[in-house]
Amino acid sequence: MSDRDWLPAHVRAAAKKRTLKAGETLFRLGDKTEGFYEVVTGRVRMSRVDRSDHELVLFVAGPGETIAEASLYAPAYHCDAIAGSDAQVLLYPKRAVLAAFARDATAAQAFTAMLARQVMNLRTRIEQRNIRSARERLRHFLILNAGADGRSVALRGTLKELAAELGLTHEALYRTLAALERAGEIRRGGGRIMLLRSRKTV
Amino acid sequence: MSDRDWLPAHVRAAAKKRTLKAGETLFRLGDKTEGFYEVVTGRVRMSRVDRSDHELVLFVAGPGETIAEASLYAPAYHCDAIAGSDAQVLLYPKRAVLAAFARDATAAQAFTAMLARQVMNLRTRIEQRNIRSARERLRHFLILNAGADGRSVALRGTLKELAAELGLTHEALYRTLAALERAGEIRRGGGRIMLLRSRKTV
DNA sequence: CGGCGTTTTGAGAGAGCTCAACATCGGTGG
DNA sequence: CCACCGATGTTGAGCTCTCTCAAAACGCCG
Repeated sequence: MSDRDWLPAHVRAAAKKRTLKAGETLFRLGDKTEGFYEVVTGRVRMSRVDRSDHELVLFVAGPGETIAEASLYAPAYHCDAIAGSDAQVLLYPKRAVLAAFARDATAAQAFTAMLARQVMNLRTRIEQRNIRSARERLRHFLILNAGADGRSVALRGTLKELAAELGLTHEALYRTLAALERAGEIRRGGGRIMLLRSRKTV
Repeated sequence: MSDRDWLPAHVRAAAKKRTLKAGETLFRLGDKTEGFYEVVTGRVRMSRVDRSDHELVLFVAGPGETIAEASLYAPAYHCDAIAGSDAQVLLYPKRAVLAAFARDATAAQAFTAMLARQVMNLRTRIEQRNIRSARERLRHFLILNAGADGRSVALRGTLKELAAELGLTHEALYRTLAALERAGEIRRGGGRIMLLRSRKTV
């Protein structure tokens, strides 16, 4: 989900690092846009506050994710960004980025292509969230993330993190994994999940 | 979610209409990319088929939604697209679109900006799906979609459609609406939902 | 060896889903 | 104008599944 190979090196070099304490504000709704950010460490949440002072979380960004890409084309930010933990972020200055895109059509196209891919991925993820059953949701994830051979999935982090990504509690994920393994559908080991046979071997 | 004002008129004019019967294939994984599509009527689902012939739905597009934007920058489609019902779609030919972008930087930028907005919206939607409680999810939707005044939401379709958009069964939505209305939190009428007071009037 | 976080399993409760019946509304045709 | 019909809207009852709270085994690192 986080391929940032789409930014020309000289733009990446123009990025400014910023360090945030937990709870610190990165920008607020209405602030003039400086550019978009990439989260390096920690977490930053985008949110809006309704008239009754309730915070409405729009998105929580973790390491490797970018936020406020749309700010490149807007004069002001459309929501608040607040560090959920101590965090480091990179600011890609609007001016530098847009200038690079104007000069280098390939760079602009790479950026657009990246966004198009993201749209795809996000839509897929929403579809996944529509699946209620933990088992089916996990299957959806496994098949979608199986390596080229379609037979095994490499786990990038802990199972707890995977549970969060899937929108399940870690207990539910453990149980479902155990059930699938008992059913002979998968096998686990060495940070990987091997897909054995599927249920309908038609 | 469906603002297509980002395509220059002459590109929109170049679109080719295509009519599909339910179950008909629009394109298949590996097909050479012709361009991206917009669904006019009916529904088209993007899906992939795993080795056991199970269809894995990635995304279901309805009227006004576009699919396969990423195909502009890829030589072949990455999944299948199949009409879920009788449907009409518009094909925006890759060649014409890319040519327009090359000629007209503003058009290209508008497209990119649109994608960036979509990424935002989709992320917000995923965040919404993380909310388990039907009541909280509905509140999230209402506050987010309240008009400029922040006091009422215009319903675009039927409540059943809204339920689907929220990822709830229509029964659950009806009940939740009734409960919120009973609690004096909202009022319904004339295709609108009025937000009254919020629970914590601090 | 002693913590600390992940992984695992258990028991119970709550919330939404499923199935079902019924009301309501708009359009259609007699 | 009214009866009929299909789709939307509404409410009820029971069930399933995940979440929550709890406790314990495991693995890693100082």
